[in-house]
Amino acid sequence: MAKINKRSDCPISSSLDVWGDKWSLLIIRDLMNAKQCTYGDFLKSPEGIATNILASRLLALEENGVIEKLSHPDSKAKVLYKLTRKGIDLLPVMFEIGIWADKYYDINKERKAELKEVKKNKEEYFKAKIKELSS
Amino acid sequence: MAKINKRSDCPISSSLDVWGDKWSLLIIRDLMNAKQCTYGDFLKSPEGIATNILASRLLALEENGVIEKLSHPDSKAKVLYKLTRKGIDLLPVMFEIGIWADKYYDINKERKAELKEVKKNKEEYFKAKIKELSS
DNA sequence: TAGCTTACTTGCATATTGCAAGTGATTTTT
DNA sequence: AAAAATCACTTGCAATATGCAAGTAAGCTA
Repeated sequence: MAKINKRSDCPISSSLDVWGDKWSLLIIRDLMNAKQCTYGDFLKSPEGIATNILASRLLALEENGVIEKLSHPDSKAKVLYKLTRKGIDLLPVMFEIGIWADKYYDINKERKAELKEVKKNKEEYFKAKIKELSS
Repeated sequence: MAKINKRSDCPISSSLDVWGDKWSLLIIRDLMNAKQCTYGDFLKSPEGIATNILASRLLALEENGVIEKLSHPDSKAKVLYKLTRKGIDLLPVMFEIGIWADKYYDINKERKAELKEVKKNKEEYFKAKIKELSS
């Protein structure tokens, strides 16, 4: 776990070394949608991540400074995960992925509508979303 | 091979189903840099993809309509790969990944300089690059 | 205090990756 | 024209990662 084996000094390669697998961006997506998630919240996502995989990805993302753990205000048994600024900064990446997928695949109506909205005033939306996710 | 097992109708998930692994975006990167690559060209990239993995990724990307095979004008022994329009449309995704990596990692000087240039006039750059890659 | 929830861990079968060594078609060299 | 090199892969196999099911310990709930 936690390999910081940078394969090269290429930006794409460096990024993939951190979140280039089938699950990490889905965790990040969940955190962009919900701001904070518990372990159980991630398990509920429709793609159905296996619990051991989830644990290993959360650890890796945390070690790479993309997410952080917080104690839950209501219960010691719960843990909250949220994006760091580094994670929040993946917002434009996620948005462009959304645009691409929207062009070539059938995606759910809510996301489609959201993308349409964001396109209208991208910078404004990002600013507001960053603020929301930062607090 | 060629699983079109969409895990959900989420745009992020749908995209990851196509290119969400440690190698696919590097192939796409090479094609954005060089426009056309032979099998051997991909093998020369600094990350060192294994030849069997390369073959399986090229096939998957082709089956998913992201790249296409062309016959080489000079030789029957050679094969050229290039991006389809669908692949070219990943340009903004690649750019935003670059921006993110540039902020958080040490990346090579050439890419850093290129990113800086692109930022100055993104739309113009994309337009020109799309034209270049399409021809 | 018994039982449930929460965040994981463990064990194991299966799938994917990575490495090294082919293979056959073409192309170049001698 | 024959031999050697190049090209795009394929194959075999060991190492690693994934996926599934079951388990565990701490904390909360009735």
